Amino acid sequence: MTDSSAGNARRKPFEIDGIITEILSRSSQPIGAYEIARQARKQAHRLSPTQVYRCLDRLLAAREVERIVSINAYVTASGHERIHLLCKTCGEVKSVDENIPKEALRSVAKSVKFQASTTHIEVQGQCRSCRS
Amino acid sequence: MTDSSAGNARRKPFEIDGIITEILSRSSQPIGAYEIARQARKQAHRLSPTQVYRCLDRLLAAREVERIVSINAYVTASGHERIHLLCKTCGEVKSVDENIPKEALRSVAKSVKFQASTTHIEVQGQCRSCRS
DNA sequence: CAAAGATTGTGATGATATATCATCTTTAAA
DNA sequence: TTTAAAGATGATATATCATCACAATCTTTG
Repeated sequence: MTDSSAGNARRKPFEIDGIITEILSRSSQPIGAYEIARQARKQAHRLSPTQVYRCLDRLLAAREVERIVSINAYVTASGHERIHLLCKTCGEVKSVDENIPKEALRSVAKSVKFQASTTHIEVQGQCRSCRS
Repeated sequence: MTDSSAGNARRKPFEIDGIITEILSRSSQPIGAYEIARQARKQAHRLSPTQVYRCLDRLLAAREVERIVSINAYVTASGHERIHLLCKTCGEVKSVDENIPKEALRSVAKSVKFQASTTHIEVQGQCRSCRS
């Protein structure tokens, strides 16, 4: 009865989440939603943009994924919001977890009675290797 | 000499810059590039996306305009990069010029020998009025 | 004037994100 | 068990954001 082989091969709830987190964790750099779909396709998982974004929304809410807003790309996260340094020359992104700027930012939000839920701290410039 | 579209009303150099800065300064909130084009259209200025983006690039480089990366929108600037607080409830954006988080961020960049050119500090959450 | 270079205008295209609708599964109530 | 409601899924279409390519026009300069 619950054979599930009737009509479309439908996935279990949240099965896609695992597929996407795996793709993201294998990537050393942030990747876009459509690139995620392409990577999934290589593993024989056809995902529409809607499916990818729905999943990303869940993962973002759970802080398992972080969005690099200045380049519309996504990386794995681990609860903490990091500071992202994006090199315009080589394209590499270095993410660090530094408390002082975040604390200062929290303090600023508090001073204007703004309740923060998500923060984005991103820096564009040139990395160490590309400078020399 | 291929085409015969010789009736183009051509603008003076950088005339569009003024049109766009005026539109942005009249708007109390960040607006997107296509919305800028629509506003310009109301003033009898037909601007293509290319024209708007070209102009925005110049204004961004001159720091006369700032880009809110998390919502792909633009606001007038005044040299300094500000911290943007975006209310998810009412959509209002409050921009503040606070030095402490920016200094802390500069220090982080320096510690990893990263030369920063542009920074984006954005906070999403709920503003004071929407909280109460 | 003529060449060179910058700026503009336009259409096409690429890239990112959402809307909509139909189907299926789970859950819980009747 | 039957049924209805809620939530998750799959697929197509569309909206939104951004860039590219190329020709036409203007400005500068020799």
